[in-house]
Amino acid sequence: MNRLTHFEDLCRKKGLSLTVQRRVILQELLERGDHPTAEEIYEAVRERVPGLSRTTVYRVLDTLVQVGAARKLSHPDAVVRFDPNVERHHHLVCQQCGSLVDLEASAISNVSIPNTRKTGFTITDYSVSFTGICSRCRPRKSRKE
Amino acid sequence: MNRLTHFEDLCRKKGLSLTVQRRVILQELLERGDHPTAEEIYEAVRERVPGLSRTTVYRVLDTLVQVGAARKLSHPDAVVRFDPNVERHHHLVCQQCGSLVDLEASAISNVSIPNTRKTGFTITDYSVSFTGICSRCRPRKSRKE
DNA sequence: GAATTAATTGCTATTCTATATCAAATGGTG
DNA sequence: CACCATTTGATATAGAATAGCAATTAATTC
Repeated sequence: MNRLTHFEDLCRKKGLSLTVQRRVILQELLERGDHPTAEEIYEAVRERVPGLSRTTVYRVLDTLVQVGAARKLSHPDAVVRFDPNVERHHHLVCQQCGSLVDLEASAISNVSIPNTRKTGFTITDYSVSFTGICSRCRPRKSRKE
Repeated sequence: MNRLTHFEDLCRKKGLSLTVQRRVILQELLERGDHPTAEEIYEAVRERVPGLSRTTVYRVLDTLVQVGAARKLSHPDAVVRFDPNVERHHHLVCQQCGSLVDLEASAISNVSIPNTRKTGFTITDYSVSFTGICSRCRPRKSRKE
């Protein structure tokens, strides 16, 4: 089923209003392949929703996370990024420029779940962050430079 | 070799001054077992260094990351956290309260490195973030509550 | 150990990210 | 279409981080 439709069902179930803003912001998040900040979403969506306020974007994105339609990303930056992919998957993070791209879970074999009985921590999922250098940041090998 | 001494050697090699601030801030970071923000470091260290400024704490922490004496943490929050552990290790992150604790690399078996030749991304390391609920956030089972 | 020079710090102002508050607007429901 | 709860937008504000520049400090040379 369509992600947007699924979200609308979720909202009805939870008694959340189906506002234009929520629909448009989720749609934008689903359409792009990256992991935008609230500000980036705001810039991308503001012309489609007259009078849209930044505050609403922040709030809607939080709502999306709450209902499980998106996730906050872990990234060594001082800005929250959002990821519409809520399935298990992993990331390639460039140490140089901070760019972040997805890696399907199938790209690696399953990770062994550690025993955390002693600490009382209940593990429900995991995500691997592979660090390194992306193609754009890597010094070119070509002799003609 | 002592981490602090090693850092001092690194500074000499790179032509960086061995300032009181750099030494004290690194020492504080090494002594505590958590993953503090710049602000937390500032609060902890300010009485030991008269007239210390926040700006310096931010700058020194960045320097520590640059020379490889610390790392910026990936955490789904809007604040940068610093980790003095630069060896491969993993994290338990509580979805509820955001608390983050270390997990030695030996706690899990090696993760298979995916083939990223097509994308041109060169992987140098990885870190697994296990998400779930920490003991403090998990609803108690005890009937007496 | 004093003088010189380059790096670093502290101060102030400022930018950027995010949240609080509350009246106005909108969505859901009968 | 009228009602009520929810959500939004505007404004103000908090909090995190950086920029610019003068004053200070560390390293170097004599």
